[in-house]
Amino acid sequence: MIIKPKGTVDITGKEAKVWKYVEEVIDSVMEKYNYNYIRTPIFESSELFHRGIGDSTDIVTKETYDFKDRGDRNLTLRPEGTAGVVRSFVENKMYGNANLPIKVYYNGTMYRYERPQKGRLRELSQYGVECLGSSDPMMDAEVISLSFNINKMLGLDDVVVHINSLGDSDSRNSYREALKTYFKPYLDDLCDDCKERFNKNPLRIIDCKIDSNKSYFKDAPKILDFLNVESKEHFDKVCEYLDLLEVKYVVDPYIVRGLDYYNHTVFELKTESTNLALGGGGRYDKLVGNLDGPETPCVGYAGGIDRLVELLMNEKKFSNVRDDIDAFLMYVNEDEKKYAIYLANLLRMSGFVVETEYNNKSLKSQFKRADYFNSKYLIILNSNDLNDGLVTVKNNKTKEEEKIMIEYLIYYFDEHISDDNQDVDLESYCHSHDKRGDCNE
RNA sequence: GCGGCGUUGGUGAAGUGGUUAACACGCUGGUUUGUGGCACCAGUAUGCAUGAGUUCGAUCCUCAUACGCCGCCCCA
Repeated sequence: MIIKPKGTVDITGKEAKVWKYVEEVIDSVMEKYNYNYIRTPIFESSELFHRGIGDSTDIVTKETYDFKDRGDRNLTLRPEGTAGVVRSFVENKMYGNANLPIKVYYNGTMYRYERPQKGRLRELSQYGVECLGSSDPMMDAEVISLSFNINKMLGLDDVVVHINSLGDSDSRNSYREALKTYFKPYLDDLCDDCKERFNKNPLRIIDCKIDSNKSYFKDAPKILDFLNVESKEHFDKVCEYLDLLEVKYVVDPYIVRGLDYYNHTVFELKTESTNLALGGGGRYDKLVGNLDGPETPCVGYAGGIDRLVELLMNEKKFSNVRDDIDAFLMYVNEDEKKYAIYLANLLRMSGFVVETEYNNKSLKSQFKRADYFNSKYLIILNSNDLNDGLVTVKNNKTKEEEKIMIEYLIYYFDEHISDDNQDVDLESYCHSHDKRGDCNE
């Protein structure tokens, strides 16, 4: 038996329906914010990720899927979405567009060569947004509130945004030095990992799981105290706008991003009660320049879809996902079967969700099958009745059944089945939050 | 990349170095030859992740491999 590769999953059944629902919500919200859908290749030149992310990090050295194609080209399966979008921005010279910022969103699979655990796959799905061409804190705030609102629209109201600022590179360098100065006397007391971090990535020391509850950690310097005037202003503005947008957030000085191209705002979305990471993002004003484009201020977000689906399944929050059908057509002999084929098609083309029997099973098992699909109505075909132009329609809830004319079938269903294939309803959300009068605070 | 634990039908699972691998759900058929969900009866793993080894004999012990889960590193 052939089995799926390590760290991959099959999404089927109910889970697949929830998955589709999540994507519909994402599409719908993105549309309202006027973000354009973008598709970039799943594999790119290895150099894109090596240069974009930074050649020395673990990420590149051991966690990407690298391969050579038959033309001896070095390719890499994308480990994240941003680099491809930025490459496209530069390659297609979108920076020449007078209408900056460019606002795009994506949704697709990413590949990371990691040891799989729960919520940690080798093939994972992410959606994300990128805004290229605005340095205004308003842009940061919009991206944060957009990501927050998608989760809210999905029914996750346990979400809180953790936000921090890394400042510009000056602020960050002075902070890094301050951290090293502060921890130097304690170096012998730190765990082995932190001793390594001290040289490689001092910012990571402050969120170490082993050391962080040691007494001297409380007084370690905080990055927010090292922001220069411009950086501080930017951060304050972002927070001010977030208040206006009614985003639930906390300032969290322990959020750091490993990569050098991040600056100013960084943020993560987490569930408040269980502290599960839903996604994260931030401002990356250096990346376009690193990838041979003109210096372009950008901000983005990426969130995991696997995790969202898992949460919704666990919390049974998929009331919008349909799990029933309108009618099941039952038959026994060949003449009836022909009617079943004909009527199934007719009903389906009239907009109803219809199932029937394909293995010539007994009537008894057809009833079971109809229940399995939660069929609202059962249409029982009987040769004698068909000769008189009649079919039996049984309401599977009330168990009432009646014989109706075949010609009347469509009208019968039009009358009895309410159109509850509801679209994602942004309007009701907006009305319940109609507090525009409060915006002057 | 490092460490720990796990893997038994379609599913949840019990179990033992020695004949027929429990129990439950599901599924199939029947009681009931065209109106179901209930009930009762019957059927449903020659096999216990894969490969090798130890043994008279292995699902059980040993080793390796694959996959899963948990932790570390890392987290784009």
